[in-house]
Amino acid sequence: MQGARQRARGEITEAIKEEARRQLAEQGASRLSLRAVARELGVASSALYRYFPSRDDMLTALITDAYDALGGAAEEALADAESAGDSHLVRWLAVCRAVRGWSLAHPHEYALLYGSPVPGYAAPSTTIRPAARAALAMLTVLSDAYAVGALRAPARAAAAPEAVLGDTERLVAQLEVPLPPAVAAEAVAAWAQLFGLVGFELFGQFANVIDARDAFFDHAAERLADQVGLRR
Amino acid sequence: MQGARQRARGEITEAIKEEARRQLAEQGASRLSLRAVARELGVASSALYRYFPSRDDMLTALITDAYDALGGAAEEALADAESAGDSHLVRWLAVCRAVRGWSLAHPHEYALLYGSPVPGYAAPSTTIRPAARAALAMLTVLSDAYAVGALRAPARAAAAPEAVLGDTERLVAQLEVPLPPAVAAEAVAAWAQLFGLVGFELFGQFANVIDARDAFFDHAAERLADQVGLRR
DNA sequence: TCAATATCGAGAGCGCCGCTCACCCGTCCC
DNA sequence: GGGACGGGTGAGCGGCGCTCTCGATATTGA
Repeated sequence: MQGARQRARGEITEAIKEEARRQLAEQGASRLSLRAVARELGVASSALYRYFPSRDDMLTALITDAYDALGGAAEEALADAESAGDSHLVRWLAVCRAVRGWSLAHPHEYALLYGSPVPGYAAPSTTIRPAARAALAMLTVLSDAYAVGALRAPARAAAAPEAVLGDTERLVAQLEVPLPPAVAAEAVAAWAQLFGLVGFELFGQFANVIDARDAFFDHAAERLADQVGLRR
Repeated sequence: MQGARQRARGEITEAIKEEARRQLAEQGASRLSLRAVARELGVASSALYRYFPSRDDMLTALITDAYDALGGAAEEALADAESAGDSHLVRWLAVCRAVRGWSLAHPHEYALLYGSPVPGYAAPSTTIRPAARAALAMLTVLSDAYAVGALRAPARAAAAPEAVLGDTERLVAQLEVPLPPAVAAEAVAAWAQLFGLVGFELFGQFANVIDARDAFFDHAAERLADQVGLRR
């Protein structure tokens, strides 16, 4: 049986990622060095290449895990709010807060996910699904609200243009989230805008501008909820 | 007179920045190397240290310039819209489009400004003023609209909490922009959210989600205008 | 005018980095 | 039992940021 070998390989891979994650959290992606990871693991640097073809691939593995952690935090917050019987608005706020909370707790991971794309330009396809989890949590809140009539559809005049609705129609079909395309369009915008708020706070753009960070974020998240049509 | 030396020094500094900017635009900040700049300039790498104490300081110089370029683009768009007699809503859209346009045209510079903070964590104080220019253009639109009564003040119930209003009151005083703190709070949020939209588009988060990028952005910018109280 | 001084570029070198390669050894499979 | 193979080692390549010494040149002041 080759199970032993594969199990060992999996464990070592995990140990490498763990140490890499530690260094990433401490000093950021730019200072994460494969050699330092190997040194800390008491192993020759060349040995790591048996597990990751390059430093970028190691980073990609960390990216996937980070997306999963963020998505997990969002999903957990949603599940808690659901089981607590919170309103859809409160669920929305809970998911937003979870995204911000995870990001503040893991700034370097956040930077890895939503900061400058480090290697090339296109994210590897393996990161797509994990990356969607947080967004999906937001959409879930909305579709649940929509199902029970707790969602105000955008006025006809305020709806997104046709071309956009085509995109979001395809999107809701792909994700199997029952939601009118016009609402989905607002949701996508809110999704991007949420990360704008978080990113600005995290990367220091709010220095000397906003001190009451928590209150400011909560208020902005409420405005986002309003924008996507969640009734107050 | 020491003028000749100083002039030469200024010209060389500019040449270094120009070459660095070229490499930044081509390959991004992470691949910008001081040695490559020196090589391209036909000079020993150690010579550059007479002009910039470190690679990070060179990057900081580029950051300042990039903020100025972005701010200039925003201001120019605003000035054009003003002289064309456009409505305040259209001016707002013009500034938003200018920010997006510049960013799409200079992705690596954008990443340098709003992506992961590369070196430490705090931006040098010399970058603060240039960084504010684009934001100031947005605030200017709003204060002009407010002065002529073209701004809908947020409803009392929808206003930001007290702590936030304290921050934004200080902000409008510092920037000398005559604007109610409640409006300024929405403006700051819109500012961050605008860069969320731009950043997501630029960093590939919209891949397989939104194809009609222009239409989507315009629509989102209109919704932002609505959020800050600009009358349709 | 001439010596003291300041400025600047060159080049060697240090310790990192990512990555490759030849080599070796233990384990598994036939 | 022997060969293939996975996985570890260590040397080494080229590149990086950065430092230091040294000589050349320009500026300055007596």
